[in-house]
Amino acid sequence: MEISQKEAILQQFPQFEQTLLDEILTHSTIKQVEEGEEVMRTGQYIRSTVLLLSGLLKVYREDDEGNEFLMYYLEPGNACALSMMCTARDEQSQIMAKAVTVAEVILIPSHLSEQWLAKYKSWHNFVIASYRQRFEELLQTLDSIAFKGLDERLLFYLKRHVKVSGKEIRLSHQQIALELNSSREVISRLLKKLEQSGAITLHRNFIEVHDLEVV
Amino acid sequence: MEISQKEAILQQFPQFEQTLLDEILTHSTIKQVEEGEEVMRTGQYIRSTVLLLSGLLKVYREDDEGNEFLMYYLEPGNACALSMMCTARDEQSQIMAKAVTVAEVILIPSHLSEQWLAKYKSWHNFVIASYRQRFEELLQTLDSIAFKGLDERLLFYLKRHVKVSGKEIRLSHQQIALELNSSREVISRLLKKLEQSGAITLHRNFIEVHDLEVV
DNA sequence: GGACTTCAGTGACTAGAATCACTTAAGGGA
DNA sequence: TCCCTTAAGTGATTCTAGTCACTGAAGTCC
Repeated sequence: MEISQKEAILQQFPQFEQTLLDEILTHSTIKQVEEGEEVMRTGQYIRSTVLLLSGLLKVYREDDEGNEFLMYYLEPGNACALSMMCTARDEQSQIMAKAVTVAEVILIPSHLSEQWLAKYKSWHNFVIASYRQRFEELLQTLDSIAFKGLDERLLFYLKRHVKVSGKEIRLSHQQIALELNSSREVISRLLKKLEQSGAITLHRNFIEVHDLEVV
Repeated sequence: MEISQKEAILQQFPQFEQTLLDEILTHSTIKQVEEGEEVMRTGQYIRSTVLLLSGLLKVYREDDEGNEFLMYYLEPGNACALSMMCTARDEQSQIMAKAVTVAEVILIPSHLSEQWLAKYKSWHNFVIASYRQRFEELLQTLDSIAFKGLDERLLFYLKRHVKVSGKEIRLSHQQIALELNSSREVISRLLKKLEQSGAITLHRNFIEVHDLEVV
């Protein structure tokens, strides 16, 4: 593994102890993922723990009819909690992780990440912390679906998107509709309302966010 | 702590190693909880990890307007994952745990359960396994809310209820509506349909389940 | 600079679910 | 037994969101 990669890992995961870093460097592989490429999918066995080094992943649920909805985003320094917790799943609904932008992921063989839990305190803490974070995020998503109307959910979605990738949202209405498990027309109408309120400006294939808090 | 309690713990948590059991016995307290009593609530600091020894708890989310919905049930041998993962939360929505029947819970001081993670392999495994289970259950709940109509959600709810507490569901339509974050009238109508299909029989304050699979 | 493709806007209609305003039924206590 | 409370049933209405069937607009590729 190259020096530059070691530095990249060190930068994203500064909390890992030196010996753990060495193990990661020797035993794991780094994979380049293209935009839109699938990183993970439950149902098939997952043999690796996935850490994100650069780029952005989205983790979402997909049911048997092709409906989907966004669970949360993963940013560099995060781990895909699912890759650590999911055993083989044969349910109808799947959890998928897909690259939103080009990304680099570290793949750690499952049996090692399992061992490391006992061996490295920093790894152990990292895993526990990851679970907690994901659980919290999932709860927020659940919240917005359970208690809120689509208008508020859209707002929540846009805010989250701004947080991970800035004020220029390069998505079509269709894509947003898909991630919210809604339909294009409805999303278009709601976006239009937001534009009228001055919170955003609509363009073809991208949305310019001004201020989502005022709405 | 009495002998009978030790046996009860041993029975519900046979996977714990002897020395861990001793620590639990000496350092934790067992609390009797009445039906309907609140066991836990986020937002306030949680100082203890909660293990369920007997009875049934329901864990649910409650928003600022008093709407709620069921996340999952906890049965003896389970731990409340939240009590292990939630830091102080000051959000508008809360997670609550409430006793469905009289119950006994083991309260373990947080600093100890934290220590034990490193000290006892069986504890560590138990915690990780609990996280996984709860995450999975939460996903199922999320699924049913995101992709399914109220009719299917009701069915899912009833099935889950049957699994944890048998074929005589002693709940009013009102209570069910609350846990599904719906309204009584709607639930009544849906239940009526289920009755007409022969899956259940309705009585005052309880539902007799025959077969939910045929629907 | 047309022709084509993809994205976005819009009106009409439908469906599921919530709400309102009641009525009816069941059980419990005096 | 009658009264009272609480649970359940029901029709009418409203609202939100999804669907259908288009039209219009913006890019893109010869």
